[in-house]
Amino acid sequence: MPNSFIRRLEAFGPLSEEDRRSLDQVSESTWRVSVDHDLVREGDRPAACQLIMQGFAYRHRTMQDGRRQIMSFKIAGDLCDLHSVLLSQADHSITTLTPCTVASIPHSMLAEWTAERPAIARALWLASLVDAAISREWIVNVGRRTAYQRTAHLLCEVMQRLRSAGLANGRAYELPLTPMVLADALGLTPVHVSRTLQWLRREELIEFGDGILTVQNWRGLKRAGEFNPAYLHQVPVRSP
Amino acid sequence: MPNSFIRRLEAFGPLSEEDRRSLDQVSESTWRVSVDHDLVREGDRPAACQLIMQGFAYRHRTMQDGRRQIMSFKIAGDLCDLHSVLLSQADHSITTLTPCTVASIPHSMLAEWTAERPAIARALWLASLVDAAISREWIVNVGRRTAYQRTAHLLCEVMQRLRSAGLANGRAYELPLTPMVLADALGLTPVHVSRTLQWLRREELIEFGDGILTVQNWRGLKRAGEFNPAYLHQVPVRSP
DNA sequence: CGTCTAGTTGAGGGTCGTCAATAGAGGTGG
DNA sequence: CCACCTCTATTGACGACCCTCAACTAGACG
Repeated sequence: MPNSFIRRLEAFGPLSEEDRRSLDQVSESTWRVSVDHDLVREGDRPAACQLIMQGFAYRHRTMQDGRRQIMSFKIAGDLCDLHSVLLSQADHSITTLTPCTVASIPHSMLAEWTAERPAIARALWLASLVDAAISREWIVNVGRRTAYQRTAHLLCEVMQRLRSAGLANGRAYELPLTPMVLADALGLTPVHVSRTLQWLRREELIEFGDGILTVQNWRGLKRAGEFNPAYLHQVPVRSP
Repeated sequence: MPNSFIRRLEAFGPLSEEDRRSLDQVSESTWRVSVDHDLVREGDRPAACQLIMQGFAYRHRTMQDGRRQIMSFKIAGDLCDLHSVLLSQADHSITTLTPCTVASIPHSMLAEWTAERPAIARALWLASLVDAAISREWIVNVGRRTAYQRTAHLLCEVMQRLRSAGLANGRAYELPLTPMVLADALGLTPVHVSRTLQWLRREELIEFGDGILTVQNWRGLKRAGEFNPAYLHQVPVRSP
């Protein structure tokens, strides 16, 4: 199974054979973590960045009263917290959504890459810029779209990211998003997410259950979410 | 008048005299722009980054039906769109909120700094990481806080940033935020923002009008907004 | 088989949006 | 100088969207 990190970074520009070998070091120190495991906890001062090789995770913060907001989803190939290299204290937590294969990349190795491997540095920088662009898009999503639009938009985004990462090809694919998790990502309640999903099902845009999402009408789903993938800054990908 | 850009970057770490001289080049090519001027327009492919030397601007996107979401406010010393160095196409617009003094920094100069001036590169990187942290905080703000909390939180954030940039010292300072602008930043309507501001006034937390914000009760405002400045990753600043 | 958690659905309520009216500031022209 | 226009802030009335509470169901697990 190929290194999903390398594949991700290569999407941002060509890497030399030596670059790839250097990146492949990370696959030597991976381990499995179970679901609901905190990779980073708010307040931590980690000495390494966490890389998702396989599985899903999410970045989130919990408030005093227990309400929670998810700020992003992380999929295979995503470096979770590159910012920890310079920002000493984590201002949020990162938790696994499924069992994951994770690699821990010491800050020293990232420093070495940024100093001596410009192609890698560039790709890492680009990845973090896309990350920031996604955050901005979420502000728009939560701030200005209805529950129906919001939900459709999020599903479009995740689907698009999975496809361009080579993790989804057809119309049906594994997506471990429950109404509870979606609610925390969309700024809604699980109850209302459930209703909204029913609506999307009634309109025959999606089938969704047991962690399997089937998009029945991609164009319709995009329209429902006013989804414009420009902010993902990817090379164009065929629609299924 | 000192270069607000240099002062901002120095907050992230010491710069050599030569670094400062190099940065000060930007002050040679500044110009004034009027209020409501687009520094960047969605879809642009700029060859330079825009730096706010003086004044206020905001990053935003307008949707088909005209609804608008502001994603961040930019104050003196902020580099608006560092990401344009690598992301060719702008996925949002940046517009002045007041008349501004702006410097245009060619991508080539940024490339030079990142290649040859590690202290500057580090400071720029840090600035962009704080920027991303603010975006994430806005997701939480819009997603999980009530109008009252949201408004208080935003005022706290802007006040804190202005203070740590040395742009506000006392309790009263210039802040050109109208209910309309606040609404677009908070995911609310101007009508409801107006109501919410009245509430904050009634509680004697703030006085606000004609572009002047006076914080009467900083502690109370922080409590109202559940404001925890950790995400700004600044060295601690005295409260007034 | 009982318990627990999560998904779903319904009923009712609250926050915030929409619509409308008023007032005030700023600009323009007679 | 004042009429006139425009734009925005504010306030009230009403309505919609989404939340809360509750009940029911289904699946996981001991």
